[in-house]
Amino acid sequence: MNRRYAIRAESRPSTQPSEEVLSVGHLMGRARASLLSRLDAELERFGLTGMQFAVLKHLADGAARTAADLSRFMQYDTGAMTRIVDRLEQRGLVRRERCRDDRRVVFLRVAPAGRAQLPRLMAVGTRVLEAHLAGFSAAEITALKEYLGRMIANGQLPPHNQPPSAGAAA
Amino acid sequence: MNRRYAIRAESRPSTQPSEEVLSVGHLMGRARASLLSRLDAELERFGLTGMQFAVLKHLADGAARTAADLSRFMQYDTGAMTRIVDRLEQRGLVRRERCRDDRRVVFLRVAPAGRAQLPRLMAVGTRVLEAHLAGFSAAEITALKEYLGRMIANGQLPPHNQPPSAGAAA
DNA sequence: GACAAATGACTGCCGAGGCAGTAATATCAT
DNA sequence: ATGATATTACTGCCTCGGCAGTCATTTGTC
Repeated sequence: MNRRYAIRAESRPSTQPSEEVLSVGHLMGRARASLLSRLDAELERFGLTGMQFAVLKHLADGAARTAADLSRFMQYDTGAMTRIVDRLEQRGLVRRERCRDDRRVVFLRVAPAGRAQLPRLMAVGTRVLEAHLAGFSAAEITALKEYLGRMIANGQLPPHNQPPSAGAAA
Repeated sequence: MNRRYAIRAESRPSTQPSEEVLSVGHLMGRARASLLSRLDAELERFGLTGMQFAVLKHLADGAARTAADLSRFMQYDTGAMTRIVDRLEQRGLVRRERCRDDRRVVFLRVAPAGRAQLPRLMAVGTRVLEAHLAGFSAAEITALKEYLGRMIANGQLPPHNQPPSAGAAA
């Protein structure tokens, strides 16, 4: 969870033609869309969305304890997170519990009903992922995750701030 | 563009624990979000969104000629596509042109203004992508694209339709 | 203690995508 | 030819995420 992704900044950004690099964005979008639509479809009979499931999961395995934590971890809007938690609370899957030491924070705890549902939800999520990763070796999955991790890390660096220099005025 | 992604269906879906596989979804979401937010930020001074740029690009390089083509190719809602084309047309970047043979279809053509802008837009897109792929070797980029292509292909297969069998009733 | 800045949860507003439905046109079966 | 079906573009409606602002609370500074 805390693995550092080495960024070999000294190597040039690849010498591939622009076209080839741009297609990565297209492929990422399609792969993610496929993943999400299938997940939402399978989760429909539970009355949950993929996001709601993800929130529940991260709360259950201790990745986050508050809405702010969740928003940071998932890079998600705090307002949207409030509304997602609203729904999960209405369905009795999570409970809000005001912290006594710092009365600003509201701890989110997975309610018994949520904890009971979780194994089934995890099974659905795993099934969808594995379907998309059919034919992948363990090494390939590891490589894929490493690549994505490096892309995320690269994205968090400040942009290269290449000066517009010559001829940038339209 | 027509490369077949081999799907070794005979190998088991990987013997990794569920947790590990599930994190692929999380990483994909974050990587894509990083890509898109950075792209939108850089494209803001052109008054375009990432989607609008993508549409323009696919029209320019002949990947699609109509709104329906675009929607299929990008797995995008046809209604949303109509509205995106509306904006591109308002800005004078594309032109609608009704087909004479089949009066249902409307050909989309990149207007001169759009074609003039395109190089700058492509440069922005390429820069964002390359920033996220900093430190990737050419072989790694190729592998990443191949992985994503296989995931997409897997997602288009019908779900395994695993029978609920025992104990699926909540 | 008083004030400013920061933090967390929350709310209204807006833009965008997904869905369902419509009108026009084309295709196909009979 | 006629009717059923499909396809294309397009339009409301709904939901959801992002943004900006609000309120309460905490922390830091003087």
